[in-house]
This record gives sequence, structure tokens and C-alpha cells, in this order.
Amino acid sequence: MRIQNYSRKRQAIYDLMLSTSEHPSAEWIYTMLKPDYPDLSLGTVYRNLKLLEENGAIRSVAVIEGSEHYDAIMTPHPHFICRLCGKIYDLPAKFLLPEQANIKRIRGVGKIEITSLIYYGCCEECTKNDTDNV
Amino acid sequence: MRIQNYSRKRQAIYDLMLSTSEHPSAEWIYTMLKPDYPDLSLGTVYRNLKLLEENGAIRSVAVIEGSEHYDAIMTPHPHFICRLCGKIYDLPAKFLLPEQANIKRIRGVGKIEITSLIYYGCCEECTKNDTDNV
DNA sequence: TAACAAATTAATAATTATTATCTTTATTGT
DNA sequence: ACAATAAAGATAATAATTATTAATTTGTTA
Repeated sequence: MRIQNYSRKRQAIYDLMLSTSEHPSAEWIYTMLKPDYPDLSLGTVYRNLKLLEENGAIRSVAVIEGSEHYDAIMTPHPHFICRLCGKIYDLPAKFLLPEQANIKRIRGVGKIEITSLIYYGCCEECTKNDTDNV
Repeated sequence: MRIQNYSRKRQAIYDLMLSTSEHPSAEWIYTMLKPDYPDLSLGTVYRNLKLLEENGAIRSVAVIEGSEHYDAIMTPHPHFICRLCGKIYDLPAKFLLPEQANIKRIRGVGKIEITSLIYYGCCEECTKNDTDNV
């Protein structure tokens, strides 16, 4: 029997997730790994991302322009997502106030497993570019 | 020239959005309105939801199981989403702490337009059902 | 090491939500 | 009512994701 041991490609996907701050989509990971793993299949990336998410190794941050984006940093922290360029920024955990970070249950509603705090707006990069084009 | 006046069907879609606490998807709205508007087309629902969102009349809450869900209540408030049944609950605005509700900009990152606070977990309804099935 | 069993993968087809197109219909201002 | 414009229906096209299936890899055991 095979114990829970990562296959080569699964490990490569997870390692890439850990090494980047890009909050990648399946497509992005596929493109990055393809040169090193020429026989990599896109389906494998999708399959493993879902699997890693189920195992609690990564989590979904948001769906941007129809594509799911993931994060391998499991310490709770908020995100900022630029509505122009779609880039996802990590924010320091201090933006998650203690009161919110500690809520475990909402009476009459349910038990909380994951808290997602996302700020949507326009990032400074895009603001700058907008100004340039006037 | 046509002023910003809602067409019959657009009005019906918006009215339905206002009258429900379901945080509907396009499909749900289509199913609900179809009996009263037999010639309604699903494309029309998608088109108008996007339009209403651009006009700031409604906003997207989350993508659940691949489908976008909307909310017509524009007062900032958090949501609870059950990961089992997918139901979206409105939470009172007090769960949005003042400090967070008032952040307008994050230095070095960008300007905030929308804050999204979502708690994911298991709702009491589903917890109860799970227990029943043991 | 050889043979077997189970997990994983590539390749591809199938799904599904959403968007685009294009022709027809409805609506509005004059 | 009439012309101009907006909106809608029907349907085709996209695009992301999932399912399928046969082949390959990997681990296990004799």
C-alpha cells in the first residue's frame, strides 16, 4: 500500500506554491513547471491543487476573472486584490483584528472554519499607470 | 436618447434581488422569473446582473461551486457561507469592526473600494443533519 | 530482483458557467 | 405614428474545470 507520500509532480506543484508569492492559478503553475516537466498535464495540476486543498496544505484565495487562485501560506492573513490588474497582495496579519481572528462560532448561524478578509481596490501600480496615461 | 430607466425584465430581476435573502445566482433568478416571464432568456439574466453590478445596484458576494452569487443589500456587512450546503447568510454589520470598515487605503499597496469579509464553515442546519445521520 | 498491486499520470472528451453574436422585438423621444 | 436606440431571445462560442480511461510510475513483497 502507498502511504501519503507526494509523487514527484505533486511535490513540484506544492514546492512551487510554497516558493512564490504569486497566489497562482492552475494555468500559471502549469506554465511554470512545463519546461522542467515536459510531460506535465494540465489535468494533473488541477487534480493536485484540489487534493492539496483537501489536505489543508493550501487554500483558495479567490476566483479572479473566472480562475481560482491559491495560497500556500496557511497562517491567517488578509489579502488585497486589485480590480484592474487582478494581482493579489498579502497583507500582514495585523489587519485581521484579534476580535475577528478569534471568532469560532456565530450563534444561530454556524461554526467558523475559515475567515476570508479581502480588500478589493486599485493597487498603487495601476493607479500610477492610470495617471501616466492621462 | 434613453435615460437610465429600467426595462421590464431588468426591473423584475432587480426587484427579485431586493426581495430575497437568497444571494441568488443567475440560474436561480432565471428559474424564479421564468413562470412569470415565459420568454425570458438566461442570457438576459446574466447581462443584467453584470449591468446592475456595474451600476452599483448589486454586488457579487462569492463564487460557490463555480457559480457567481449576488447581493442587493449594499450596506457593508459580512457573510457566512456554509461549505456543505453552500447557503449564504447575512451577518449584522457589527461583525465588521469599525477599524476595518473605515480603512480607505493601505500604504504601499492600494486604495480600497470594497471590503469583503466572509466566514466559511458549517451552518447549524447542516451540523444538525450530520448528527442525525450518524 | 521479479512480479504484483496501487497510485498517479497524460491525453482527451465531457461539463458547465458565462459571454458574444446577431436578428428581432420593445421602448422612448420627437 | 415614426425613427432611433436599447434590450431581448436564441443560439453559438469560450474558457475553466472535471471526468474518463488506458498507460506509466512507484512501492511492496516474495
